[in-house]
Amino acid sequence: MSDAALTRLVHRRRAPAGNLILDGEQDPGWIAVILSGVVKLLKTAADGRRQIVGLQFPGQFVGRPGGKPSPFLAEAASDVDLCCFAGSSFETAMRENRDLEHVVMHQTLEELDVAREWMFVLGRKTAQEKVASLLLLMAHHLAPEPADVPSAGKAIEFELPLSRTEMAEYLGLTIETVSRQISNLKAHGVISIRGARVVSVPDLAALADWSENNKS
Amino acid sequence: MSDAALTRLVHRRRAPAGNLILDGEQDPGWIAVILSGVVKLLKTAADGRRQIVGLQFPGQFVGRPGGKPSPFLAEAASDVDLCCFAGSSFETAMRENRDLEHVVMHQTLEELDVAREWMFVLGRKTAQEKVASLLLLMAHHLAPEPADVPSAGKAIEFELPLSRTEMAEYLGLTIETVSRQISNLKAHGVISIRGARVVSVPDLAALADWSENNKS
DNA sequence: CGCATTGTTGAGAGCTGTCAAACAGCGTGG
DNA sequence: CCACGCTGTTTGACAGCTCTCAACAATGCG
Repeated sequence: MSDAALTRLVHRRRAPAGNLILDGEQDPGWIAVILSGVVKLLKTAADGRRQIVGLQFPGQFVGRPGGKPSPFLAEAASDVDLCCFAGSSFETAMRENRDLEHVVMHQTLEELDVAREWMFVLGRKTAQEKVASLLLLMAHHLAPEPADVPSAGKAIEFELPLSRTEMAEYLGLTIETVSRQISNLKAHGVISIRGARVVSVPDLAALADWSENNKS
Repeated sequence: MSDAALTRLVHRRRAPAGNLILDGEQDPGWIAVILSGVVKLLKTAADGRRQIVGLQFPGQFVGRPGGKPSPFLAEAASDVDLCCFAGSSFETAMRENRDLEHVVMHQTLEELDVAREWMFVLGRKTAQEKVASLLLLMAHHLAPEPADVPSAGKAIEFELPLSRTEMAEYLGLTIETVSRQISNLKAHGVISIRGARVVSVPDLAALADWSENNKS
C-alpha cells in the first residue's frame, strides 16, 4: 500500500483549543480516536443559547459509524490530538472484527449512561452541586494517578480543560453563577485555585459531599 | 421445542402503570421490546430527588445486552405490554444475525441523540418552553396519524401517558410549575385540556413556537 | 355519597440570571 | 522594563423566575 493510500485510510489530526472538529451536519468521512485532549459536543439554538451535551476524553471515539453524523457540534476544548480512520475502512473493520464492533457498542452504551447521569445533574442539582459535580468529574478523568474512588484524605491537583464559559455551558448555568460557586467552594476549603485553571482538591470525599447536598 | 422451553426463551409480560420493570441493579435475564405503553427510565438520589432520564415507546427495547444492566430504574408510565427475550438467546441471536445487531446499535445511537437533545431542554429552556417541548414530544409519538413535521393548521389530540408528577420529573421542575405552564398554554389557546390527561393541539406549529421561545 | 388522590391556584421566599464594574493575566509595542 | 489594551474572571446589586408552603378544586373509587 502506498503512503498516499495509507494516509487516506488513517491519519493524524491536531486541533487547537476552540477548533471546530465536526459541524454536526455533514459526514466528515472519518471516525477518530482521541489521543490527547478533551472534545466537547454541543448544541446551539437559533437564539444563541448553547448547551454542552457531552465531553469526550482520550481513548473515546469522535464521530459516528453508519454515515449519519450526530446532530451536535464537536469542538476541541483543549488542544486535541486525533487519530482518524476513513469511515469506509472503519465500517469494513467493524464488519470483519467482532471485537471492534463490541468496543464501539460498549462505548456507546457508556456514553448513554453518562448522558443520562448528567440529565440528573441538569434537572435536579443546585448550582453549587453542579459545579462540585463537574470538578469531581474532572478530578476522576484528569487526576495524574487514577483515583476512581473518592478516597478520603487523598489530595489531587489538575488543570481544568474548560473555561468558565464552557463550564457554564455544560452545567446549564451562567458564568457568573459558576464563578460564585467556585469562590464559595474555595472559601469553604473544599478546593483551592491557582490562576483560574489549576484546581487542587485536598479531600475528594468532601468535594463529593458538596456534589450531592451541602454538607461539611 | 417444548412449550416450557419456548416460554423461557420468549414470553409476554404485562406491567400496570406504576409497576417497576427493572431495578437498575441486577440483570433481569431478559431484553424486551415494548408492544404497547410507555416506559420511563429514572434515577433516584438518596435524598429523594428524582429525574426521569428517558422515555421508551412501542418498538423500542427495554433492558440492555451484555449482562450489565443500565444503572437506572425502569417503570411503566402507562399500562405496558412487553415481549421479553431471554438474555442468552438474544445475545446468540445478535451474534448470528448481523441485522439484529445493527438494529440494536441504531436504536442505541438514537437514544443517545434523544438524551442529548433533552439535556438542552433541561439546561437551557424556561419552564414554559420545557412544558411545550414535552407536549410536542408526546404529540409526535402519540398522534393517531403520525405527523412528524409540525405542520400549520393541523389539529391533533392525544392522551398524556404521564401524570403531572412524572412530567415534572422529566422536565426538572415541580408539579406546581408544570401545572401553571399548562394553564398558561391553555389561556393562550395553544392547547386545550379535557380531564387533565387529554390534550388537544389546534396548531402544532404554534406549540413548536412556544417550545423555542415565547412567540405567538 | 364520602373519601383519597391528583391537579390547580395563590402568596411569598430564595436561588439564579441580568446588568455593571472592578480585577487579573498576558501579549504587544513603546 | 513598563504602559497599554484585550480577554477572561470575579464580585456586587438587583430583578425575575421557579420553588416552597398552603389552601382549594376536581377526579376517581369504594
